[in-house]
Amino acid sequence: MRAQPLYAQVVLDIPSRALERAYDYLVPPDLAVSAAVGCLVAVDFAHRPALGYITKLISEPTADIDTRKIKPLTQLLSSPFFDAQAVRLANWMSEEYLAPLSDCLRLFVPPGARPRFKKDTEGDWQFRQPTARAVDNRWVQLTAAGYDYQPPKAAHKQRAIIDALRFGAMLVADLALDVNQPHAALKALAGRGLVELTARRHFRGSQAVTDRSCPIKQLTAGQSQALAAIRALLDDTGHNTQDPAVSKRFVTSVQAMVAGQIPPQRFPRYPAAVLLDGITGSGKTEVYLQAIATVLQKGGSACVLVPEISLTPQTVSRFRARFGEQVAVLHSRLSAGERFDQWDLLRSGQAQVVVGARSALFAPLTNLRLIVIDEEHESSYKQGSSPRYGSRDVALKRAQLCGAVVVLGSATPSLESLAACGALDHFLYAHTDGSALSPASGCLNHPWQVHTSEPSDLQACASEPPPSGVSAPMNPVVRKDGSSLSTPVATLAQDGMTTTVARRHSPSSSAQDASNADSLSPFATPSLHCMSRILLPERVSGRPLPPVEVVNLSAEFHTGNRSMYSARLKQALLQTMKRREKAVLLLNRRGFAAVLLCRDCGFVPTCAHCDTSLTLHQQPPQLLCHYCDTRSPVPAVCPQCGSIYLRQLSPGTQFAADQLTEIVPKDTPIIRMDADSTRLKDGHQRRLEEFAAASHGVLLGTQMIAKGLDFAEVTLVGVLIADTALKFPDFRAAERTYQLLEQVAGRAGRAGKEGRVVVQTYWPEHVAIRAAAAHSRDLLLEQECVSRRLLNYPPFGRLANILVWGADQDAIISQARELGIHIAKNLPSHWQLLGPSPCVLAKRQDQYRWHLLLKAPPHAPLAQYLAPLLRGLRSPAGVNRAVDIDPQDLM
DNA sequence: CTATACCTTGGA
DNA sequence: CCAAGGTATAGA
Repeated sequence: MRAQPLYAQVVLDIPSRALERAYDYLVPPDLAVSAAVGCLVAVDFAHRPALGYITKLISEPTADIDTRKIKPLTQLLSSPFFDAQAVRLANWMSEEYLAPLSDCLRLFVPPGARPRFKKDTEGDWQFRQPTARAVDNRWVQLTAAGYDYQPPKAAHKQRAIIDALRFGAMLVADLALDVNQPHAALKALAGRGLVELTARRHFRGSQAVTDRSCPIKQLTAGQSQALAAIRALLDDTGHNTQDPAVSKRFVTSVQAMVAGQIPPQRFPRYPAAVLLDGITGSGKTEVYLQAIATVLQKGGSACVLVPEISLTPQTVSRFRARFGEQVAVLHSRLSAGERFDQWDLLRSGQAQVVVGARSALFAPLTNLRLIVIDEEHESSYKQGSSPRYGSRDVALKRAQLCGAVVVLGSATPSLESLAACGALDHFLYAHTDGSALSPASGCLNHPWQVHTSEPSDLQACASEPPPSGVSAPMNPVVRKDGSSLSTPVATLAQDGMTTTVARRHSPSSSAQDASNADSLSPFATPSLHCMSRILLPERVSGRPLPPVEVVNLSAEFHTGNRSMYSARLKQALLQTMKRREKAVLLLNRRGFAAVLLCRDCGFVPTCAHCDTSLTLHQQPPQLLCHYCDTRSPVPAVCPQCGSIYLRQLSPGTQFAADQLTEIVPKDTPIIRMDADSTRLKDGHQRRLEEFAAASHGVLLGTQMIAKGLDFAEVTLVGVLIADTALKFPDFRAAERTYQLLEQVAGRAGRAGKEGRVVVQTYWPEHVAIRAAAAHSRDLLLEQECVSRRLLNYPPFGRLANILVWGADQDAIISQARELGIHIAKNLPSHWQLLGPSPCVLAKRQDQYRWHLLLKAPPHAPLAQYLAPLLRGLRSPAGVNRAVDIDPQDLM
């Protein structure tokens, strides 16, 4: 009997939007048994070999293709990397983020496990084996005969081996430590059946299992409530529903339960997402741990995302201590082999919990029930290259596909997440008093408001007189040279000052309406429907948050103090060291690093290739570009005016450390932590261990110290210059600054001891500083909501950043203009297109960069709108394009 | 992405 | 009239 022919739909591993569809191939009979969705295959495609992924197996080839053209699969290269559900997720991402499907499928394949076809010098295609593969450890063990065997007197080595093995099986490598060169003797013993040599799979990256215990803790009332709410969602085995009425019932019920009005109970699952809004030290991690335990008991698996920066062995060990071998770890600092093995632990089902950076979202977890995103506000959850996805939205989508629960946790949630919970409505009503802003608006589906007499650029827009009761929006997007970000190529069709459109909603029904809008829109996106919010307003220790003292640096300068340490901070440091306690000093210098500045003429050395300021390094003394690594000597005098007053604009960690030694006693341990000092493998961890081990001392570093470290003894936190983040050209600058300050402040005095926080700034009256000082998020939200609402920034609008870059500036500009006209041609009403304009980083690695900014209402189908337009306008050779949907920054 | 078919342009 | 170069399209 002849078996039915089998065909495979194959998506080629060639990242091009033009090659997105699957191609049919015949599965040869000998491969029919092992071919499955997710397998990597080699095929012939357009006269050359190519790699591809099986995305579907079918018994009939796709209609309307010529059966005679169908070629067989050349080779089956792997067992499955992913399943049909992953294919659906990849398809969704490809559409949502305008990314090649192959880029999205690649996320599911551990890097290094993928072979390649490369063109050799002759122009022929060569197959390259994957770099990462499974490795075995050789183990040796005595057989029954081996126990009784008495080796001859002369056989010293055999005797030593047998003695060593009496306690049990050993790694051959370990045996070699006891017995010198055991291999010949082992071979002889094995030949006579006295020892048994076996190869066992070795899983790299699992060695760092700490023995530090992680006892299950007694929960506070808030933690118990949070856990109960999450468990209620987990318990529910109900179907996924898109029915808005069900969704409304769900939200209302969960909120009532969380408020303690109704007992914990089961709810239909939609949308199964909660925001765990707990202040620093409120014990969010313990809630995650116990929720994961629940999932494991039910035979499910869990995924925990942690920002890359805080993914230290310290974080990992907490999970490993609780769940042991069930935990796999995935992040970018692992070697290809370690990643491959950790990934394989999950695929084989030996581990059911993954802790990792955003890429862990694509780990092979079966029966996934829970996705935790810790420090949900972190910008590292956004991928900066194709596919430019946001982890939060992808997590919600993946959870929706497999019926899992999403828990977002943060002490300083993003405005996007707060809006999704309806937590921002209050601020919009409270401060607009029915005037020019919004007569009646819900959080997610408010009437979209457009300034049709749009000022010619964002800067002008920002400097518009604000409506009464509202202070001016901050941080307009302005480039270094003072020119504005954008000039619109299209203004909106309508006339009139402001137009309010769409349906009106009462605030209380906003959540329901948001989901209604989703189900009504043909382009419904699942990102940020409505979530419920669980508050953890109290710290586990019961202590209040430490007081934050703000020091005005310019006032300090006028008193004659030229040091970067104010009198207040010096005194605090001295006191802390006298008490033999620990201090953490934060030097936030993201982007605005140690820049050399001429006090006379204002000259700042910049990189000839990247259009960025060069940063000053001490050891060895040189100027360095952080983008392209160009190095040059430090000029003695200003190259422009010859002045000798060349000074650092904002000092680096080395300089801060040098000044610090003059303040604190000579014997004080000072541990410096920045990108330079932690470059080596585990360098980051070593510094932290050094600090943990010290009896007292100062940890000085960039913002990488702000997260994920929890030393009980830290009683002083100092922020040397809080302004650097504020001066960053980004509409999220105030939010980011507040988040950073609130997070670092939370590091002070977490356990028994009183904490103290000193923030130094030139701008003490700024709302982000005041909000952090008062531990008042509301203070920030009051202003931030209004200014973002005014400019239609997220979460009150949706952005797409359309990037165009390449070596030929004229070609880039003309392509950007053409794109702009093309996109603006049929722009839906109330959408806006800004630009084209040069990016903040206008030139990087000899590539000119321009961009366009598309602003649309929340939930607008940005990708669906842009996809056909981009397809319809081919970019010439040498001109690269990318679209960043929901960008985190507009650099 | 890359090979190929098709079309336009410009010089012989 | 043909060669060169640019553009559209198929590829299973």
